[in-house]
Amino acid sequence: MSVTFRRPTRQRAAVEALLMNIGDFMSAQDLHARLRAQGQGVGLATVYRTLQAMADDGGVDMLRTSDGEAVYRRCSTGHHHHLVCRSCGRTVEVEGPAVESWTDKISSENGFSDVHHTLEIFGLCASCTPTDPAAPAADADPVEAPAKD
Amino acid sequence: MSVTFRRPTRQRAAVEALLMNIGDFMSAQDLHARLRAQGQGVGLATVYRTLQAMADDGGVDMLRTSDGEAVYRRCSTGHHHHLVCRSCGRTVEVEGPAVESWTDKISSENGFSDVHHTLEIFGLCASCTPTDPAAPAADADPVEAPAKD
DNA sequence: ATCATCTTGACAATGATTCTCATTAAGATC
DNA sequence: GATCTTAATGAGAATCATTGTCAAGATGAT
Repeated sequence: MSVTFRRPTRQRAAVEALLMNIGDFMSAQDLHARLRAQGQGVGLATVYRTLQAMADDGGVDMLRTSDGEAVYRRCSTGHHHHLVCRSCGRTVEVEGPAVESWTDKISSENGFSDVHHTLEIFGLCASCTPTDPAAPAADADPVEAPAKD
Repeated sequence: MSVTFRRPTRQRAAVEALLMNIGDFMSAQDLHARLRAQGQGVGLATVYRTLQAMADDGGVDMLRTSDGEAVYRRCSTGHHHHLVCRSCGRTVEVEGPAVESWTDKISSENGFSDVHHTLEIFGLCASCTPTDPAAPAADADPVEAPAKD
C-alpha cells in the first residue's frame, strides 16, 4: 500500500543480494564492510538509506542489539519474532499467536490503543551451547556478544 | 546475590530520588539535565555510571526507544514487561506468565539455552487517544517523541 | 586526623547514524 | 539516441549518545 517507488540501482541490488545470502542479522556498518570487501563499493550513507527504506517497505526486519546498534535481516513478510543466538548470530523466525493475543488483551485492559510491540529472544543455539558435544560454530558474526578477551 | 556494594554518595542519592519522583522512563541525558536544573549538579558520566549500576543491581529497568536511546525507570523487582504510552510516556508494568512459558517452550524446541527476552508494548494510553474525549495529557516527558521544534 | 579506595567530574575519544550538497544515473520525452 | 527532470549516490562533515581517562574529592575504616 504505502510502498514508495524506488529506482532500481546497482547499490540497492547489491545490498539486497547480500541480505539474501547472509541469513542472519547484520549491522549497516558490517554490511557496508562486506560489500566493500566484495569489491561492490557502496557508500555508507547509501547502505543506511537503503536498509531503512527496505525496513519501511517490509521485507527486512530491524532490531537492536543489547548495545543499541541496529541490525537488519531479510525476512519473510508478516508479523513474527526472533530467536537469536547471541554467540553465532543464528536466527530463527518464530510466531506466537498467544503472545499477540496477550498483548492485545493487556493493551485494551489498560486503555491503550494503536499498539505495537517488540519481542526478541536471545540465547545460545544448540551448536553454541557449551555442554553440547558439537564444537561451537561461533565463527559467524555474533549479534550481541562478539568474542571478547 | 551479586549486588556489589556501593558507597552512598550525594550524586547517587540525587539520581535515585529523581527516579523515584518521575515514574516513567527517562534517558540519562534527560536525567542529567533535570538534576542540573534542580541545582543538583551531577556529572554526566556519573549519571551514566549510576544508572548502569542501578540497572545491574536491579531496581531500575532499562529499555531502548525506537531510535536506540537507553531509557531508565525505577521498577519493582522481578521480571516483568512494560506498556508504554508513546505520547506521554506513561508506563504500566505488566506480567505475562503465558509469554514466559511460551518463550521457554520455543527456546527449548529450537535447542536454545540460557535465553532471556525483551518485550515492550508501545501505544497510546487512554488520555492520549485522539478519539477519547479527555484532553491529551501529553505534557510529561514522552519516551519516544519529545516535544520538538 | 589519616589512609586506602571508591567516586566523581570535566573533557577527550568513540562510534553509529544523519546531514549536506555537488555529481551521477533512471525513466520519461522528443 | 539526445535531452531533461529528479531521485539516488557518495565523500566527508556534523550529530549525539555513550564510554574512557585520570587527577581531584569524598567515604569508611583505623
